[in-house]
Amino acid sequence: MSTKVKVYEEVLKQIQTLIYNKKLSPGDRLPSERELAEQLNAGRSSVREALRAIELLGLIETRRGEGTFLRTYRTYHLVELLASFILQEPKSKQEILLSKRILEKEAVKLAIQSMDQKNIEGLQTVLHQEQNQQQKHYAFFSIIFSLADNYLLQKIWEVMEQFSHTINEYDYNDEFYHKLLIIYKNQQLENIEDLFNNLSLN
Amino acid sequence: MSTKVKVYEEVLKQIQTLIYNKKLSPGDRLPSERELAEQLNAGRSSVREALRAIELLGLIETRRGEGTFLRTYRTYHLVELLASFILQEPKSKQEILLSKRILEKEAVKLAIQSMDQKNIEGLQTVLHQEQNQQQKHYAFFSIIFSLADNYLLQKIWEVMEQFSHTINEYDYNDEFYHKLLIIYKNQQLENIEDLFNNLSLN
DNA sequence: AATAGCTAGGTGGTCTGACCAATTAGGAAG
DNA sequence: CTTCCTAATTGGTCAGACCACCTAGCTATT
Repeated sequence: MSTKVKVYEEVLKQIQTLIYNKKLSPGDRLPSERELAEQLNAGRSSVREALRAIELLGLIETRRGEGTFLRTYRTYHLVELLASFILQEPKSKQEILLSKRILEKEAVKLAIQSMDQKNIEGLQTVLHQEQNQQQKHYAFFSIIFSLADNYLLQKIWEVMEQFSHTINEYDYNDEFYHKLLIIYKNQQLENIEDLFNNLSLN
Repeated sequence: MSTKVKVYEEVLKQIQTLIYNKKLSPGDRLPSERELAEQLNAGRSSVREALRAIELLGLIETRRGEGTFLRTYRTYHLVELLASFILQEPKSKQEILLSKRILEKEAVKLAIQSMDQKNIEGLQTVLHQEQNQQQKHYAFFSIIFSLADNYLLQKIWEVMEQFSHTINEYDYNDEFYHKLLIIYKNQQLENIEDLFNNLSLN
């Protein structure tokens, strides 16, 4: 009949509801550890255990001397955490490349609505800058993902992009980027699928 | 020149390398908190903060009186916890649902080659079983992802699927599954895009 | 009066010691 | 040999003590 639930888990919940009830937003400050301990009838160490756990997930940020703050939800720290975990498991290089390509394709589609003349020029600028292919590709699609306005997809893509650097296979050529720009200029949504399907899978 | 790095973060790394060096497998026992504290020249509270964080990630399990044990990785805890924080932003809900749908769509495409009569029957069986919509959807697409033969995409999708459970919006209907089966029967790859595009985004 | 500098209080970071609760192993009693 | 109990070990929790750091506000100097 004793409390099977650990204190730090209970504190975890309390902090959640506290955030919800007080409608705290990213950037707002939480009560100090000592205050929380007193309010929740718990020891400071238990409160800290809960806070450290939340911190590791990237949901809060602590600044010595100042306090504990809610973080921007945008960080999506979890995505990187989970993604790197998933990607470490044995898998084929082809899976990563294929998955990455799928995300890029869909981002291209999502971005087409926001793609005006100005943005297209931005893409062209990136292509003309003197960099290696990897940097160019990353910069190019970073713009596209921003316009696609889906931060989650972008984060997943970034992790894949990083992993793909360790793979020595590059299958995009200048023609690909060129064709893509034409598609954007003419707003030919229906041609995107083919563009990506015609990429060779080495 | 002081140690900017927090002790518990350092302990975290040490424990990870310890697991790696000693090749500990799920089920194996870690040194006791007091032992770790002594070995790593840290206080027991710092060790505990690290352990609690790892525990929240679902990597270890602690049993009072026995010890701390490695366990097979599960994301459930994590997802539930993160959901309550992240999903407060309406935008992120839509991002997750949209991202999930993209993965499902591409999995459907990838699976079409391996989709024979037998597999189609398997899908039908799932649909006819008495379960709630969530379970049905998960089982249905689990089959598809297996046939798509991309472990990476499947893992990412599973996480998103878990997240979506915490969102009270369901936008697939029986007609969707039915149409999908017809597409598979007739191997109409070209109709998949439209099928998904016609799903309403509530 | 304006500014530079210092001080006190609050905050997170860490350690130590104490005690409780659960489990286990080993010895004592039958 | 079996049963039971005790002691040791381990995680769970708390309290208190410092330290490092930041900030606001006061003080003293210009």
